[in-house]
Amino acid sequence: MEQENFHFSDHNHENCKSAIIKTAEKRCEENGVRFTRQRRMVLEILAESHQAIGAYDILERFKPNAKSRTAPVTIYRALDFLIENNLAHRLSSLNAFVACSTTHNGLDAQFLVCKKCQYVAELSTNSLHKAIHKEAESAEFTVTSPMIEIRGICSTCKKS
Amino acid sequence: MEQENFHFSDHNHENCKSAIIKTAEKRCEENGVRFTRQRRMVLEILAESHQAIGAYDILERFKPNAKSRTAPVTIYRALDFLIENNLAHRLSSLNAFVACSTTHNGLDAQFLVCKKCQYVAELSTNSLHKAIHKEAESAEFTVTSPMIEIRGICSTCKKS
DNA sequence: AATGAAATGTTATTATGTTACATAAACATT
DNA sequence: AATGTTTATGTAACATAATAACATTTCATT
Repeated sequence: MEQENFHFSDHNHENCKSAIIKTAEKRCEENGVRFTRQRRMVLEILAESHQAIGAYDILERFKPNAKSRTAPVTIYRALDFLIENNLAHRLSSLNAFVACSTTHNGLDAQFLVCKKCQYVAELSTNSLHKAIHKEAESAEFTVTSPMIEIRGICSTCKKS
Repeated sequence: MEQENFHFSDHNHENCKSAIIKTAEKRCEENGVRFTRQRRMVLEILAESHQAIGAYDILERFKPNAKSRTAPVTIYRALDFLIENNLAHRLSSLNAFVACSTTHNGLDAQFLVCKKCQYVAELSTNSLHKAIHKEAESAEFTVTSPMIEIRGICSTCKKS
């Protein structure tokens, strides 16, 4: 079992996990895409925690429950699917992935990434969204996918 | 010769290049660190353009002027040095590097990255800096190194 | 010249991600 | 149910990015 770090005292992660899966089922239904066994398994692995996890680590956790031998490309394909459907995000600064845990309502995602515990808090704030688009606009730049990964130390790690 | 794309009509890149090297000489002097032949060569390669360039591409351009055979680690060591001394930046979203082309004055760096031409505009704006730190603060998060890479299409590419 | 610290050389290895092509499962149409 | 089509998965090899470990050289200072 990896490091546990529940940063919100009121955070019931079991609920959180099942909410992520339910959202996925619903969105796939709506979008007319298939939430297959493998895609579900990868999302479940991601949803186990709010820590970023690398593709090869996902692979290791995937193998025990796989029906046959599994290659990296299987994981990457599932991740591509999840990311396309906004069910997961890639953190470039870590070469790692997290389940999407917020609704974005058309706003960009932003991440607070703790260097110590790898905990990832997902934000989607209007103020940052606006600031980014305003700056881009004044450079006549058309934003498609901002990558906002704010690295630092979370409050829990700071205390210890 | 790689794709040229001078986005500023008033941008004399020869001046820009030599300014980058001059800044590096000065800063290394001040910091009491050595601006060696290899470090200079790597920075010169980066300063050739405002496009992001990968370590192995740098290596290819490095080899012709190298005194002996050169391995990847040589490039990475030079890059580490340049980044530590704020003379270059790593763009995580591209696994690539650019010469630092602005003064930051204590503000975080932000990048506008064109997906089409790989052109990188380096910003260091107060408004984005503030927005980031404000959001982090309200999550009791201590920022150390924000990674702000705004991907999209630059004005030049949009026209074409 | 002798010393110690920083920089570089050399080789191998690890980590991350993709290509190409074969097979199979799901879906729609007859 | 049989057929063809699309979508998903299996399999193996490959490509790209980055680091580890240890030997050697360079440089500034004694």
